[in-house]
Amino acid sequence: MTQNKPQIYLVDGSGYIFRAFHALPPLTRADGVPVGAVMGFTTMLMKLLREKSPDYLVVVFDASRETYRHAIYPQYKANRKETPPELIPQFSLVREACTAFSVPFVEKEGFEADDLIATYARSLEGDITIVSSDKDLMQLVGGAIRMFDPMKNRAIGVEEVQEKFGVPPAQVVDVQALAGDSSDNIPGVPGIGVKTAAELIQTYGTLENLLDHAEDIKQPKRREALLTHKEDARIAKQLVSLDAQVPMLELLQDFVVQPLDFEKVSTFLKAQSFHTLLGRLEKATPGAQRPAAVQYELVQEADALKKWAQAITETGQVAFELELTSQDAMTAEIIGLSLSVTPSKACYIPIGHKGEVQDLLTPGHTPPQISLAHVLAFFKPLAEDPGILKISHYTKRDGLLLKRQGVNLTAIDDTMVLSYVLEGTKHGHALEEAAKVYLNQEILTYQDLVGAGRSKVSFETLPPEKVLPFAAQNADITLQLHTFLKARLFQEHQCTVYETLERPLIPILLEMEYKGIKVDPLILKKLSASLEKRLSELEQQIQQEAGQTFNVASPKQLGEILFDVLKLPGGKKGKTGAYGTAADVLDTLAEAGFPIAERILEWRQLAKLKSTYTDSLPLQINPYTHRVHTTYGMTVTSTGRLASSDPNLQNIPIRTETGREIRSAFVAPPGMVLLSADYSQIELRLLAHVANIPELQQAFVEGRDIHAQTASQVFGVPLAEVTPELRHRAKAINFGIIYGLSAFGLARQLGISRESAASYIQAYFTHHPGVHAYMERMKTEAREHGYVTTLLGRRCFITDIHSRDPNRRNFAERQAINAPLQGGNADIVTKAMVKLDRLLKEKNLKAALLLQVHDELILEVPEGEIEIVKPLVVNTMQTIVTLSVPLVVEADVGKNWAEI
DNA sequence: GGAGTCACG
DNA sequence: GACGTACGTGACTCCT
Repeated sequence: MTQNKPQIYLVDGSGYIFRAFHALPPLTRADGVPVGAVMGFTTMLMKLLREKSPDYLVVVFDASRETYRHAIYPQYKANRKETPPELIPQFSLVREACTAFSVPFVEKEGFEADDLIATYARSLEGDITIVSSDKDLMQLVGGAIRMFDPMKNRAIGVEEVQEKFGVPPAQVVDVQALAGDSSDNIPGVPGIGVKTAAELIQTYGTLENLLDHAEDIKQPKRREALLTHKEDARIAKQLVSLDAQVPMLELLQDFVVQPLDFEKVSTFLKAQSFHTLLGRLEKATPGAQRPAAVQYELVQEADALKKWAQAITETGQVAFELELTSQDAMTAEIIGLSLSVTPSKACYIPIGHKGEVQDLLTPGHTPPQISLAHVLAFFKPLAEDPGILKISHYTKRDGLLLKRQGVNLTAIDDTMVLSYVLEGTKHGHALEEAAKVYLNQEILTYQDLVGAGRSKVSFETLPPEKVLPFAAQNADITLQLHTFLKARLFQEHQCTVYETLERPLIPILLEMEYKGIKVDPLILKKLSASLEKRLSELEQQIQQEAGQTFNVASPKQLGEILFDVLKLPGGKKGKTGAYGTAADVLDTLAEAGFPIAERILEWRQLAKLKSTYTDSLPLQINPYTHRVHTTYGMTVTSTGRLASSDPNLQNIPIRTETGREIRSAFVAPPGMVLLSADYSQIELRLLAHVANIPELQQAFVEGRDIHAQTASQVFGVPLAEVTPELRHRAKAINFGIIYGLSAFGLARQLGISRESAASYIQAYFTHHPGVHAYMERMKTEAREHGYVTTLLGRRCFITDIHSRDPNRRNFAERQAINAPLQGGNADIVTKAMVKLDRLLKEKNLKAALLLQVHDELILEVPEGEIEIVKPLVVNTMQTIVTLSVPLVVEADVGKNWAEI
C-alpha cells in the first residue's frame, strides 16, 4: 500500500475528553484520582497510532472559556454547566498522556480548539483527518479533509455531513446559522430547525440570498421569523463559522509522529493504573518489544526435526499450521507443516511438494523433503500429548487432516475461535485479518504466493523456499495471536464461553464432520429424474400461457412476462428496477385466479429442490467413505449459532412432500438407526425465562398450548373458544416477539392491516408488560455496550445500534432483541452436545453425533443401544441448564431422516 | 460479484 | 411526518 500524500491527523482533544467523560464508566486510579476520561483518551490515542499509522498528528485543546466569540455575542455558550469536579484533574493528565506518547499538542488563548483545527486543516498540505464527531467541524469536510469519529469508529465524509445537515459541507454554516445551536446557546431563527433550514438553503443557495428574499417566503410564520431575526442569523453565522485566522507558528514538521518511547509510555500507564493498556502496548504496538527480524527456518532433514521436538517439549506449547492441496479437509493432502514455539521464530517442514512444473518432466526430481510418515512419527506424540498445548488458527480443519492420518490431536487452543468469542462479527477472523486487527501486521497471503487469474499456480508446485516465509509466518502469527487473545479473554471475562462451550465443541464437530452421514444416491437420482419430468411439463405449460418461450429461472424475464406481457395486476418494481416475483407476490396472483402463478410456484419449488439437493448431494458423497461430510462454521454467525456449508446440511427440506422425500435419502447403515432429538419451542421458553414473564412461565410449567393461550389473551376470548385461525395469528405474534416484532412485519406475515397488527401487539404488551420491558432493556444494553449478552455470557455484537439511518437502527434494535434468544438456544445446544459427547464416550457407547440443526441433534445409533441412548440424549438435553421453565425434548428413531 | 430467490431453524 | 422492516444462515441461478 503506497500513499503519496502525508497522512495528517488533527485530534479534537477537548471534544474527546468531554465525550469520553460522559460516555465511559467512572474510573479512578490506585490513589483515587478520577481517570475515566484519561483512560478513554489514551485508548483512543493508542488505537489511532496503531491502526491509522499517521505520518503527522497533533492534539488540539481549548485554552480557556473566553474567546473572541464572546465579544461578538456575550451569551455564547452561556448555558454551559459548571465543569464536573471529577473532570478537572483530568485536563492536565490528558496533556501528560500526550507527552508520554511523544505526541505534540497545542492550545491558544482566545481561540477554541475548533478554530485551530480549521486553520491547520486549511493550511497544511496532505490528507487531513479530523478526529472528532463535533458537528461544528463538519463544515470543513471535503477535498482532502475528512473526519473520523473515534468513539464510533466511523469515518465522516461529505456524504455523512450531507446526511446530517441535508446540505453539502460548504453550506453547513448557513444551515447552522438558521437552525441555531442550543448546546452553544446560539439562538438562530426561532421555529426553524435543521430540516427546514436545509430546505431553505437548498432553495435559496445561500443565507444572504435567503435573507434578501425573505419577503417571498410563502409560510407566514417562517417569513415573519426570518424578517424579525435577520440579524440574529447573521450573528449566528459568524459564531458557527470556523474561518478564524489563528496566527500559526507551528510547521508540519512539528507534528511528525515519533517512535514510541516505551519507558516513558509505560511509566505513564503504570502511574494511571492502566494495566490493560500496558498489556496491549507490549503486545500490539508496532515495534513494541518485537525483534527487528524474524528467523524462519526450512526443515528438510530429520536431525533438525529432533531439535524442534525438544524445543516444543521444553516450552510445553506449539503453534502450527498445515499447508494443504485444497480447502476441503476430507479430501485434501498435506503439503507441509509449520511450527512456532517462540515469537518471531518458526520453521516450515515441506512434505508433499511436487516440485516446479519443469521438475515434473524429470521424474523423481522433487525438492528435498521429509516423508509424511516420518513427520507424523515426529508430530504424533506431541499432538497426542495432553501436556503440550497445540495452537492453531483453524484447529478443526488441521485436526481433521491429522485424524485422517491416525493422529488424535488433544490439548488445543484455536485463535480463530478466540477471536470470534471476543469480537463476534465485528470483523472476519481469517489469519490475515486477525493479524491486522490485533497485531497491526500486514502479513503475506495465500494469494501473494500463488498469484491470481491466469498466472495462478497450484500451491504444491511452489518450491519450499518460496513457501517458507508464508507458512512459517502463519505459525509465528498464530502464536502471537494466542498470547494476545488469551490475555484479553481473561480481561474481558469471556473465559467461560470459550473454555466450556467453544473449545470443547471443536473436537466434537471435528468428529461429526469426519464421520459424515450416509446418503443413498439412488433415491436422489430417481427423484431427480421424476423432478426433471415434472419440471419440463410445467415449463411447457408456463410458456404456453405466457405465449412465448423464456427462461423461467430468470426473475427478470419472469417479471417482464407477468407484468408487461400478460399485464397481470400488482407488479411492483424494487430498487433495482426489476419486478418482484418472490413467492408472496406469486401467492397473491394465484389467489387472484391466475393459474400461471401457481405453476411458476410449483416450478420454482421443484427446481430449487432439484438443483440444490437431488442433483448436488450425490456429487458431494465422499468416494472413500460413501458419506456426506459437511463443514461447520464456528466463527460465522452474529448469535453464536453454527453455520453448515459444503454442503449445508442445516437446510435439508422438510416442509413439503417432495422435500421430505429428499430426507429419506439420509439413511442409517445396516444395524444402525438415526435418532433425532429436538427442543420444543426453545426460544419462546427462553423468552419466558430471561424476560421473566410469570404467566408465560406458568403456561410452560403446566404444559399448556402456548399459542392458544396467547390467542385467548390477545383476542379476549375464553380458551375454549380459540379457533384455529385465532391460534394461527397468535402463533405469528409469538414468533414476531422473538424476531423483534414490528407492526409492519406482523401485518405482512398475516396479510392484515398494519393498524390491526399494531392493536394485536398493543394487546399483547398489555398482558405481558415484561416482554416490552425486555425489549427495551436489550435495546439499551446494545446502545450502552455495543453488544447484548446470552444466557451463558456470550456477547452478540450489534453494530448499527447508533446509526442515524432509522432503517439500520431499527434493524439493529430487532437484532438486539432476537440475539439473546437465538444465541441462548445456541449456548444450550452446544452445552448439551459437550456433555452428551462425554457421556457417550464414558459409557463406551458406539452411538455418535452426526448433525446439529440449531435446536435438533441427529445421532447414528446401533440398534442395540437405542434403549439406552434415547433416554440419555433426551435427559441430557432437558437438564443441561436449569431455567424457570422446563425444557422439553422430543426424540424419535428411524432408518432414515424422513421417518423421524 | 451482486441481486433475487428460497431451503432450513 | 417519512422511512421501509419481522431474526439467523447457505446455495443456486441469472446477469452485469
